[in-house]
Amino acid sequence: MRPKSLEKEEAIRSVALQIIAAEGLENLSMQKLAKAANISPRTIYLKYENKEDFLVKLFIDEVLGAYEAAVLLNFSEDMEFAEGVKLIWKNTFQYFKNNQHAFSLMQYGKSSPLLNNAYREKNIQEGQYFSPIRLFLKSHVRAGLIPKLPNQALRAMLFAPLFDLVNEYFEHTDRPKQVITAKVLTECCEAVIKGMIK
Amino acid sequence: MRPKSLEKEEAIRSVALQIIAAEGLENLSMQKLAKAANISPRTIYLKYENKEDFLVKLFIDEVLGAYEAAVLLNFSEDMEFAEGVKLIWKNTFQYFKNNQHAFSLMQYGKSSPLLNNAYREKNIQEGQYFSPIRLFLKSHVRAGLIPKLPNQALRAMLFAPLFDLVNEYFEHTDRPKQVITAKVLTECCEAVIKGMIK
DNA sequence: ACAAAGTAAGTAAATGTTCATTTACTTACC
DNA sequence: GGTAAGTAAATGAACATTTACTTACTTTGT
Repeated sequence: MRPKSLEKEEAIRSVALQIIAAEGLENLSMQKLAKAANISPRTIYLKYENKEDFLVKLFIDEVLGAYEAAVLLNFSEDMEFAEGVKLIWKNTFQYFKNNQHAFSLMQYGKSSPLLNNAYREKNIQEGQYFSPIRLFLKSHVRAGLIPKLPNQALRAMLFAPLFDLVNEYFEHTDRPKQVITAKVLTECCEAVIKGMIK
Repeated sequence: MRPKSLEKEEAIRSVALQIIAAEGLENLSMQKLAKAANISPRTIYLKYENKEDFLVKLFIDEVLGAYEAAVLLNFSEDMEFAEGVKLIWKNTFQYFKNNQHAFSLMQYGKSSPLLNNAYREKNIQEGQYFSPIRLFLKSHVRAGLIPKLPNQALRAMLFAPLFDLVNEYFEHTDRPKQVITAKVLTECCEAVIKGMIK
């Protein structure tokens, strides 16, 4: 029996992320993807049911899953508050810096209804998606260190600015001067922490 | 000479925003739009050069422009810091609460290369896009009230969480209980302000 | 009467997806 | 150790449909 080529699977996914980053999700077609990945269109359908199935799996596995793994590196839910937040900032920035294409599709997760639903379903089904962070926040709320707010509100406060900063970082990669420096990131992270602590 | 019908123009734009919000930008086609707006496809092309031209104008006029006008209502660049930030939060939330469809396309502005470029170009060309807010921030940096950070970083810190909260608000409109209440918004806004002030 | 606004029906090209077939590898026998 | 059968992987050409956009005509308001 002829074995499955992992390269092809890999190529499909990475080329798809490239196209999405360069031309947008709305300009990714299955035929264009196949041509760019040097495979037959049919091959994609051996691995995925249809375009929707492909996009959702790409988003969940390659973007959400990989990001979750990266962001939780060395993280523990019983870390000190400032320490934990700083680590998440550091991990997030480092990960996306090295995976710009994943970041592009991540952004689409907030726009596209398809991906948005996929995210919500994963969140509901698995229940424990990003659960270490949720528990981390919960325990610091209980301890009275940070205000009692809905989990999503806490996450918005702590991490939404970071995503905008990463976005801004990428907008400056092809310009003379990078404005999102390590110092800026540190200062921003500290401001966010200061704002949260009661 | 027969005058252009403003209703049709209006219908095209509002129906487009609806489709984008419901099915995503990647699922908006000119034919679908024409059918949904009860006009001939050709009519769209009487008003816009092509699809790209249409999308960019929709984004710039209907989303960015309208949002700018709404957010700057009663705003003045020489407001007190906390007062100014709170007003922007209030205006932003109010506007999007009443214009959910515009919010959807706004989110695409951060993903889609097409819209992203359009935004950047408008920002560069007009130079003074959202300029009252820029001047407002600049003056408070000068006064030493908030740290000297790049404009985009300041904006990320102050407003990125707000957009996530609006998004979260919409995710709860069809659920039993709204978690993003006025109280939550106020608390978040105050935390953001506290974090920024040196 | 005129000229622009608007339309229905069309175009070629591109879309998502499938068919019938070929390729490349494993395995079992001589 | 060579080889041929067996099998899943992979393919290129095709499918019906949809795409962005036009053509040729009708309607409308002055």
